[in-house]
Amino acid sequence: MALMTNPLILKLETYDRLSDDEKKVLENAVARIRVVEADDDVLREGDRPAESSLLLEGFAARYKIVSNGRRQISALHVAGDFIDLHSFLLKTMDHGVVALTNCRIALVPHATLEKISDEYPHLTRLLWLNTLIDGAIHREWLTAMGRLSATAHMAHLICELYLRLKVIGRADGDTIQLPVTQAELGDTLGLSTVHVNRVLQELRKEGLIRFQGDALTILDWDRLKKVGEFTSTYLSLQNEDRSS
Amino acid sequence: MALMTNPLILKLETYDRLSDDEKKVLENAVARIRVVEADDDVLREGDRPAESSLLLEGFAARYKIVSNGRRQISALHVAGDFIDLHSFLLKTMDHGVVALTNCRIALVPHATLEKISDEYPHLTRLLWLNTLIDGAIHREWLTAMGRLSATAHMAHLICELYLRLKVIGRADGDTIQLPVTQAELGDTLGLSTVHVNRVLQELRKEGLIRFQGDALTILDWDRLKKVGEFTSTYLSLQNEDRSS
DNA sequence: CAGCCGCACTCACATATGTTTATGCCCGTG
DNA sequence: CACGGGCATAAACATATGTGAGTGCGGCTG
Repeated sequence: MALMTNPLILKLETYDRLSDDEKKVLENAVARIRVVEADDDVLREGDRPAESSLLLEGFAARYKIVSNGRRQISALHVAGDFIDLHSFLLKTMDHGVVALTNCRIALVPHATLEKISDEYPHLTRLLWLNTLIDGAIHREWLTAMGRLSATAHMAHLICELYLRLKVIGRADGDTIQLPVTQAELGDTLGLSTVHVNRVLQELRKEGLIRFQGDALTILDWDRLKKVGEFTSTYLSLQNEDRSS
Repeated sequence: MALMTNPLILKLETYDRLSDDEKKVLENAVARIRVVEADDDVLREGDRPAESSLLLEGFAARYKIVSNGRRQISALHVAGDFIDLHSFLLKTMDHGVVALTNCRIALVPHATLEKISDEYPHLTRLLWLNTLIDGAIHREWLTAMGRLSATAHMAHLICELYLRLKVIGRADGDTIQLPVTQAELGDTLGLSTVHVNRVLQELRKEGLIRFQGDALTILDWDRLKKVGEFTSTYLSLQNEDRSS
């Protein structure tokens, strides 16, 4: 099972050093593995899961459907992300989670999380931190959505995804695999599919990216960052002193 | 000091029962009181506070400034809100916090929070939950922003603020005091001031609200909810079993 | 191998929201 | 009591983005 939880251990270790004991606890926390096919729901609004889902492989999205059938994606998740750690305390899902690709998911029982939070304060703080970073990303998305142009917003998202994938070793030089349709990008950015297409064309024409099939290559990182007004602070990628 | 921390105790008690011991810990957690005048910053982007701010009185907003000077507000805070509990673990502020009115703020040292998280697991979970609800609000705002019309978005925000103020005893029947300018509402919703004005006119014309000075009265809750596609689940106001 | 389906892409047109500028009210201040 | 400044409101106009409908490519599937 060790290999399977590795992504989370790796991620938490980018926040702060883990003791061997803590690593072992995390490794043993996984009760079972679940496989979800592309376009299937991992969780539905209203669900009250007894386990939290840790994404081992694949892409998933948190979403909400609005009355006219339109969908808004409020988070994109990649390998190593603890998709619904919050359901441990929030109890009821107020949004759905869909698998954008085939996904392999490790399930951690809430009872185990409770035990961890009773006995491993330092580890608990790191898990808490993990959910706080989710919140920081939400805030960043809010500003991008509210105050950036569609093009800038797209550039911003691309910068973020590139860095997040790079950190977990999923960037091949300047190229990442982004198996996400333009409609899904639209649901993420709050745009129509047509406009997503226009905006991607523009980024291509400007020589900022190449995007063929699923392969997205960043051709000019500096200018892309500038267009998207991107700074990575909110992702908490740099090592802080979190000895606390 | 007891009276001053009351708002937080009250709020956490809506999540789950607190022991006398836990209440005492919270009461003693406040190191000092700080007063911030309207339009002054409580915290600035880049700050590394050693204490977290608990809002006792007034309205505050988390915000970010974008290159062209435009501002996006990513959260509105009212009495009882733990404005930057996340700075305890996130360390560096990735956004600013401004006082929208005169504010009275209780400061809780991060060292105290660390001690609490070492020794009071149940209390820690409730504080964690508090930050998770902030996250849930962010997700809701994202969907409203991305997929609702300006009018619906405004209706949604009004519904949310009404309930949040009502829970802490700040609603007078169907009326709340909302000392927030139309420009600030625009920064919250990602709209121009002019359009905020149009949208408010429409809600008034439809007989959904009255809004004179700071006094906002909800004239037709059901229709307002419907227009804003509002359901309160994400606020976690109902008492769940959180005995864990 | 034919057919179909999902998806990227286009175009013409519609509209929600932004921008600019101006007015007038209210309220605090000198 | 006059003044000035912040704020809500208004109208005319500009534009970013949405809508609806359609094309064509590429890859499954029968």
